[in-house]
Amino acid sequence: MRFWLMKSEPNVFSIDDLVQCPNQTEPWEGVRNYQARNFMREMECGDLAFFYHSNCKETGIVGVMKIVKAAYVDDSALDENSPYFDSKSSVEKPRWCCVDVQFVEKFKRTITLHELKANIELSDFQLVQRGNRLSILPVTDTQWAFIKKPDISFQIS
DNA sequence: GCCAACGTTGGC
DNA sequence: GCCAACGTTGGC
Repeated sequence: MRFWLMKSEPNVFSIDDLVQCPNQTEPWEGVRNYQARNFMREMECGDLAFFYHSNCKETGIVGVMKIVKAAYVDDSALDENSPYFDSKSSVEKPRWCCVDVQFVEKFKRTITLHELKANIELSDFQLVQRGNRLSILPVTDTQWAFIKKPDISFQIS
């Protein structure tokens, strides 16, 4: 099993929105970046992912979700009325994919980007590296375990 | 809203 | 295949 981090702007789709979904499950649509897409293709059922809120007041990790369906065609790329429509994609040659994610837990508080950056243990974490814009990225076992430690809040330097 | 950093596009 | 122009991301 592998670990991931997936970003979403909470004003578009937040962890609370995921909780409201039927079965607390939702297709992770709209990824339009090849690197991020390729990571989605590597995902397997049962993989876990941090839910990250980006582009908002308190950016950071807000909870955990589970991959419950491996990569399949993202139909929103083929839907002219979708904000994620991509004219370069087609039924014959679909360019984009999505996975289904299911809510697992919401943290009592946000683990902020600031404190993730403050921990030397996470200096290799892609998220905290300069200029990183990837909306989906892998998390190592070590990084996952570290972030999930209940006392991370006391490790701010 | 600004802007640095990065990705994509398209002319050549 | 290069690279300038443009678009997007996302922290601040």
